[in-house]
Amino acid sequence: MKNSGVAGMQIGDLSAETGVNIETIRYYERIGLMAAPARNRGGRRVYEAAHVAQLRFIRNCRSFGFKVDDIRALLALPQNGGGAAEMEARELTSRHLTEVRRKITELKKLEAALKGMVSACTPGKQAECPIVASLARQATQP
Amino acid sequence: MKNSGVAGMQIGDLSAETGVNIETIRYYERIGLMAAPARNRGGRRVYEAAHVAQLRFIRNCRSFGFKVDDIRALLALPQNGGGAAEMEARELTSRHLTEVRRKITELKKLEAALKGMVSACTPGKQAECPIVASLARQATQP
DNA sequence: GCTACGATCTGTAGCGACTACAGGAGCAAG
DNA sequence: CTTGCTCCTGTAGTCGCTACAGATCGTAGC
Repeated sequence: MKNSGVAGMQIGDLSAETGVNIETIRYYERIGLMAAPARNRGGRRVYEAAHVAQLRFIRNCRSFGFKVDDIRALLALPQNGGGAAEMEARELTSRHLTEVRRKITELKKLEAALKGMVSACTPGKQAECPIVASLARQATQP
Repeated sequence: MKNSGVAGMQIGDLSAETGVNIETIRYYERIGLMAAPARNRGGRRVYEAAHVAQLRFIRNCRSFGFKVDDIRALLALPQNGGGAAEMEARELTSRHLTEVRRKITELKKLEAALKGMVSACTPGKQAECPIVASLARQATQP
C-alpha cells in the first residue's frame, strides 16, 4: 500500500481503506453508483480522496439497509442544497424507517409462530410431529 | 375448473386451490422440490390430492420463511419417522428461529439508528443535513 | 370438419446486490 | 528476464421467483 488514504490509490488500497470488496467497487462503478476514476497509463483505476469519501458514504448507506436506488437519490442531492435537499433526505430515510418497522413486525409474528412450533415439539411424546402437522395445515393462519 | 380438489386437476386448478402461482409450481417441479406429476396424452400435468397437500406444505413452509433447502429436508423426513424425524424437524425449526431472532435484533438496531437520524433532522434549522452527515461518517458505529 | 379461444407447454431472461471465476496484462523487485 | 503480485475485462452464478415468447392442447360453437 504505497499511498494509503491520501491520493492516487489503486483499487486494492481503496478496498482496504473502506472495507468494501474490490469486486463490489467495480460493480458500483459499472452500475453508475460510484463515479468512475481516472486511469493510469496501464489502464488501472486511480482513486482520490473524494472517492474514499463517496465509497464510505455508500457503504454506510448500505449498512443502514438503503437500497442502491435510494443511495443514488441521496448522492444526487446537492451538497449544500439547503432545506429542499434535507427534506428529501428526511423523506427517504423515514420511508426506509417505515419499511424496517414493517419487516420487524413481520419477523416478530414469524418468531412467535416458530417458537410455538418448537415448544409444542417434544420428540417421542406425540403420535405425530406437531411441527410437520402445523406446516401441513390447509392455510397459514391469518 | 372441472375437477376441483379431488383428483386429476390441471396446473391452473392446483394454483387456484393453493394460491401458488402457476409459474412457481412449475419452478418447484424444475428444481426438484415438488414431485413431478403424471401427464395426459397432450403432455399436460395432471395433479392428484397428494400434490395439493405437498404444495400446501411447501407454501406454508415458505410463508414461515424456511428456505427451499430446508423444505427439501423436511419433505425428505419419513412421514411416520418417529422420534428421529421429529428431532430433525425440531432442529431445523429452532435453527430457523435463531436466525429470525438475529434478523430482528439487527433490524431493531437499524430502526434505532434511523429514528435518531430522522428526529435529528429538522429541515432548514441546521447548517448541514444531519442525515447526510451521519451517513458520511468514517465508519458505521460498532 | 373448421375456427376461435383459452389453458398449458418449453425455454429463456430478468430482478437485486453482489460474488466468483477465467484468462490476460501491468508493474516492481530480485 | 523472470517471478509474483495486483489489476483488467467479461461472464456466470447465487436465491426464489416472475415474465415473457412462441408453440401446442383441448374444448366449444358453427
